[in-house]
Amino acid sequence: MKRRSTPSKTAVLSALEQAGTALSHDKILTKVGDRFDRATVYRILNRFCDDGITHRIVADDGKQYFALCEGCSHEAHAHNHFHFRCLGCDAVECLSSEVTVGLPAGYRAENFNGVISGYCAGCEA
Amino acid sequence: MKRRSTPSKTAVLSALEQAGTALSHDKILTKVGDRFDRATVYRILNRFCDDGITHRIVADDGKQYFALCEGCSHEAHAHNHFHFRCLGCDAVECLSSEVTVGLPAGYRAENFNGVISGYCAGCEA
DNA sequence: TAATTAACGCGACAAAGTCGCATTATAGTA
DNA sequence: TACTATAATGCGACTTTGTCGCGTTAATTA
Ligand SMILES: [Mn+2]
Ligand SMILES: [Mn+2]
Ligand SMILES: [Zn+2]
Ligand SMILES: [Zn+2]
Repeated sequence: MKRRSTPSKTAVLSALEQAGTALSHDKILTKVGDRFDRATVYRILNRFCDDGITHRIVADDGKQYFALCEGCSHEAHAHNHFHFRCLGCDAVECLSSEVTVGLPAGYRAENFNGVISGYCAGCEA
Repeated sequence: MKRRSTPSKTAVLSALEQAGTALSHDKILTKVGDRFDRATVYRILNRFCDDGITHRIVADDGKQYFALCEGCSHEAHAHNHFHFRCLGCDAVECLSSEVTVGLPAGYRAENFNGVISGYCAGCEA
């Protein structure tokens, strides 16, 4: 139950820190030089999400992206912010705006997933 | 270039009309009695989205859901509303609230995808 | 140093969606 | 009504993304 420190875990973490934005599994794998197994990296990322180290974004391309959390604990994740996926450079970044959505009575929210895709300033003509 | 009317297309459309909510590909396939090919239904749904008949929701389970559009043309889709996916009954519905998200300068939005998952009133304890 | 077990590597697998190609059948025209 | 052009279908193969079981390795603690 207690987490251990391994080379793969360290490498994935620093890849995310260095990037500053959200990364997909395969981007991370490339960034760490394909030194580790696919499944291992998936498991590391899932553990990071469980532990409140990263949050998972499911983008409109159907893929998962992972971004470092800022001030989230294992118990309480607060990620009511949007993400932007650039159709040009494929980058996914967290937007600052916090959003509140009204739910019908009796509904209980468990997870928030907001993604806007388009073109970032650099990729815009 | 011109669309034709076929039994499969009609069946998929009425399945969506009858449901009233968003449906996944496999739910639709079941609803039409598995009378048509998987690929055919996928193609019909993609055409519906191209033509502004349905809009596509990519939920946080990574799957695509399709819901009938209300007042969308081929050119202009306006779907800045959220969707709710129930973790209990697996239903995906459109929420009424229109949302505006501020983007960084120079960014251009192309698609909006907002999903909140949790438990609906019926599935809540 | 030895024991415990979290994490890894490998392989198989599943689900979701796409695509090429030969065939069918819809819609428009003669 | 018969003919034609081509949109749409069915089938199969394929890709991508992600998970899981299992035997092995290695991080932690005593
Ligand atoms: Mn984020
Ligand atoms: Mn909707
Ligand atoms: Zn870009
Ligand atoms: Zn429900």
